[in-house]
Amino acid sequence: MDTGNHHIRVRFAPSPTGYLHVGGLRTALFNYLFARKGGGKFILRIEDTDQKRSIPDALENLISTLTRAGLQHDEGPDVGGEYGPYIQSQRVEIYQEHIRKLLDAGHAYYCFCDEERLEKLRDEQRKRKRPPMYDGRCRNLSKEDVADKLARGVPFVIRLRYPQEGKTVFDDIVRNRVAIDNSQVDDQVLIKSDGFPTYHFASVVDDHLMKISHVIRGEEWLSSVPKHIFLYKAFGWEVPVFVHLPLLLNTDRSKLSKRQGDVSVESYLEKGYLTEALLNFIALLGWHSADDREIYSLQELEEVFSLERINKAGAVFDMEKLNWMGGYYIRHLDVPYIADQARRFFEEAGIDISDTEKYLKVIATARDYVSCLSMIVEHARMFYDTLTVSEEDKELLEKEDSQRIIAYWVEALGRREKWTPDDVSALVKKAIGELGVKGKGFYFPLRLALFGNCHGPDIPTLIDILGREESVERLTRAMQLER
RNA sequence: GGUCCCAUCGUCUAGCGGUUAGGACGCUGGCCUCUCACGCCGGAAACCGGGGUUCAAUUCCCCGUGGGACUACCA
Repeated sequence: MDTGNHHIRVRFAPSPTGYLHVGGLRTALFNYLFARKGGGKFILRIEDTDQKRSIPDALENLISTLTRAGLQHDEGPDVGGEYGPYIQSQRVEIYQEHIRKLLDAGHAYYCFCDEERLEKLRDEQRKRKRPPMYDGRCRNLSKEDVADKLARGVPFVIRLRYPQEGKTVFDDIVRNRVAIDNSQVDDQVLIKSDGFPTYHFASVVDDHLMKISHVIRGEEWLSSVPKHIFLYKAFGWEVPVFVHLPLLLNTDRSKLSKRQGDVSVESYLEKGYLTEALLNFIALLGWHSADDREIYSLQELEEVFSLERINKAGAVFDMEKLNWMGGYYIRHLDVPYIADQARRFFEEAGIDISDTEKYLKVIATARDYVSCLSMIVEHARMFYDTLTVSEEDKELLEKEDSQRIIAYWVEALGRREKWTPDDVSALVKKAIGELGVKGKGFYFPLRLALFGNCHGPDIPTLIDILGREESVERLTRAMQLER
């Protein structure tokens, strides 16, 4: 099969309907990776031919999300390129010009059937358990008839005159050979009554005009490929290579949808899932290398990605694994980078992180507990906020042993300015020996006083983060609990 | 209903005729440790069913079953 390695041009062509779907991100990612791997171009085209569904700020949002994720396009509405415009609503003259040719050649025809009739028709067909398709009433209208209706201003659409005999066989990188009977293919509407093209028409015209070499998109388009191929041939154009990606699925194995969880990329980004993790996770949904490796940076993916290793079966979007991978990246990337990424979450929570040295230590510790950055605040705020003491905690702190331990530490910490974690470790050993209390009995009250929780990091880490002064202050406060 | 696509642990997957069917998430036992988390080591867990082809099928073919997609003047 010719994968046309020479002039690779691929596109991601979303509709601006509000947000970027994770399935869309996966499609974009695979397009992007294939382009980068093959030294080709990655194009962003906006398919906004449905006036009803387009949302005002969606375009800007889409571009910023894609860019934030690191999938920078080479051509598109914002960056331009020699095959623009890249927004379909700005290309209506082009479609009009092309539909003319189809009409003249007899590959398309005017249809004056109104929606009411079509709906009734489909209902009847469904009732008779027949596939709902256009019955061809306007297929063979006389020239005069058409001219007359047009002159009278009767609303119309333009349909594809699709052959009713034979079958269409085509190749797909993922599916191999696919065959579909032409009798199953409808006379697709190409131009709607508002003059805008449908997806099928616009995408074929644009893919050709934009010299797209490989059409990489979701599997939901597989069964409409015959229509597309027919159009390419009707125009005498070269057919691109098709690559239909397996669907992303809900846990119940239906096509991934909101309703059953978060599907917008923005919402994951807002929660503070690192783009590195999100991309890595999504790359593994339907693609896998030959070995056991699963951790890849975007750059590494660019090097190893190949269309041939894309799977056929749909893949369930597993939050558990995303959470693991999210945490993995937060734990393995550089602390300063994570700290920088997490900054806005602290600012939103109103926590003062101007002490950078402390902030970095907090991040280094708290990151062990989270899978996304928004969670990190909850594991870090006890290093900043005044601790709240519950009744149960108070009971433990008020015990005689607890008070002895705390008093010991206040006194001990007061003896010296500087305390390294090693110094504190030594003091822990010494205190245990001198106080005659050990284990949980020793650690829990201390950790509770310093950190507000019996469970958490070890004492040297806690004191290292808080500093001597704050530590003494917190311990002292624990000795002065109200009765 | 019709057409098309798909089918290895619960999930993501490796496998491309001969393997103790491998890895990851999750689950679980242990180690580390005062605790939690992290980390490390181990365990349970899968070839949808039936026919072929073959000396040999998870792997190739057919049928069945199951799941999904499409079936709009939405993409």
